[in-house]
Amino acid sequence: MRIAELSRSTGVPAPTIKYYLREGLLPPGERTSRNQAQYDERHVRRIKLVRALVEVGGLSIATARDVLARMDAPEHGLLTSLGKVQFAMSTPPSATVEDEVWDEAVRRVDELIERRGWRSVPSNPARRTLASVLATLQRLGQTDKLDLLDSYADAAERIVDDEIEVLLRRPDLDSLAEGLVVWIALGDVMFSALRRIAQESAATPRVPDSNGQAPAGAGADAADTDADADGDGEDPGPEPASPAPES
Amino acid sequence: MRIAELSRSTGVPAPTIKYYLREGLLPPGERTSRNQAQYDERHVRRIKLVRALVEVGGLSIATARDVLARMDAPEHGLLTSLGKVQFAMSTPPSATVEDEVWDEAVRRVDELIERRGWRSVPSNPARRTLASVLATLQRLGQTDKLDLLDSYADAAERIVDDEIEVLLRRPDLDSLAEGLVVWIALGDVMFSALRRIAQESAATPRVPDSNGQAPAGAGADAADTDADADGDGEDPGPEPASPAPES
DNA sequence: ACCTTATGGATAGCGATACTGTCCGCTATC
DNA sequence: GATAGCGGACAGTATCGCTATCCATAAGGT
Repeated sequence: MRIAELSRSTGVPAPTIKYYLREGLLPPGERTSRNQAQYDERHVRRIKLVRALVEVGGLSIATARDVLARMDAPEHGLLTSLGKVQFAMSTPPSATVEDEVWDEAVRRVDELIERRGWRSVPSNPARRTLASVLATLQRLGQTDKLDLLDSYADAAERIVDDEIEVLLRRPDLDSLAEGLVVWIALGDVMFSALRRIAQESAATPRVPDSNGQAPAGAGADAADTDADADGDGEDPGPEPASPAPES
Repeated sequence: MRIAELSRSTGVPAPTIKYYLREGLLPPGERTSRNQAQYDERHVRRIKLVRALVEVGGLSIATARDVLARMDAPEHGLLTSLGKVQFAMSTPPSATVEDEVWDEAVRRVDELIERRGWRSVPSNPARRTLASVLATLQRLGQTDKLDLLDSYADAAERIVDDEIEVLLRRPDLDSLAEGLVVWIALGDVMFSALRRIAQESAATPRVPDSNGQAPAGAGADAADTDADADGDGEDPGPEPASPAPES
């Protein structure tokens, strides 16, 4: 298999595949001569994985490279690699103002982790991320939202239990590593989408199905989201998609 | 208040504030003469909000502009605006291969929504996002992960109930709109961080605290994540655990 | 054997994003 | 009246994720 077929069977343009090779996201093919190489099914699979991480999971090329490098290293135990992959995946807040609010946020995170008996090393970037969210909420005066921390933590705990269970159903360890990567990356997106739908549902007033039309808690239409990216964005949608029931 | 003080009290460089003004993220100040304008506390607040959405929430400038425009329009009811904001916030997958796998994913999403009795309009971009995640899982052969859908949906439902409850505790409606925006944007980040910490905890083997050192389910350290972005990423981190906090 | 097409590798360019820097005429303030 | 700062316009910069071009070489049909 050469690059053209690789492109055909993945739908990814050949120049992009070359780019992935350059960037180390894709191992080089087996060279059969000075300027010829053989690729196989593993390359096809890898390209699909890269696209999933980048397009669906929203990872940057550099992050995807790191994550895949970690995945490829088989040295460490099954669950240990979760940490490695996670660390490579997270993009911690670049710079944080180290003031009093920040310190309190960090303290709050530490307390939460201890309160729940979670085993977590202090260097886990997610802890910094969480602290920066808490600090931001504090600085915006949205302190009431902090009450939700434990509610979220409950949900996270429950979800993770199920995740681990499903993950361990895998017999072979290679596919476990890949499953892990896919899962960490896509799980966030999946949950966030579900949460949004659940939010819409909760915000939409109940109607005792006497009315055929949708209750429409959401007034804009899907096309609008893209369309506004170019224009001036001054006019927030004159579209009459599904006018508000209560306005 | 003029631009310099606006910059001082928010920590955002003056040229960036000018940029935000140009892009319509920030309403223009009240002009007192041909080239002089007055800003006030509302501008300070808005700039902080913009930074929260962009830096912590990860929104693009264009998306933040749309979201804020929606927030500013007070025409629609409290909960209706949730939909508007949500729609503006989501970046649906650009292009999707409309094949058999895709159709099945869409069907699965529809079924889920019906099964749970969720009230959701079909144009909600989160539905497309969710479908694309499911389709991707299918195409990668990670079909076992689809079992988690309901587990996630349960968690999402529970979380949203609590969110709504906290949101409605607000007496005034203006701060509700802002709270909504902050919350939709930061909630994802916050939950994802919590999930990562919970994952680390679940993956870290229990030790009956006979040992002083951390069990370390995660082998890399925080600094490594940035550092690897430039180099080859072959060597997963020989650095010691807690590097000096940069100034 | 010949000739068209494709390949791998290197390097340069492109379009979008989020700023950043510079300039300029004007204004506020000392 | 000097001078520092202002608002506004516009050009420039850095990064990201490709995309395009070029080249010597190799594959494959005739």
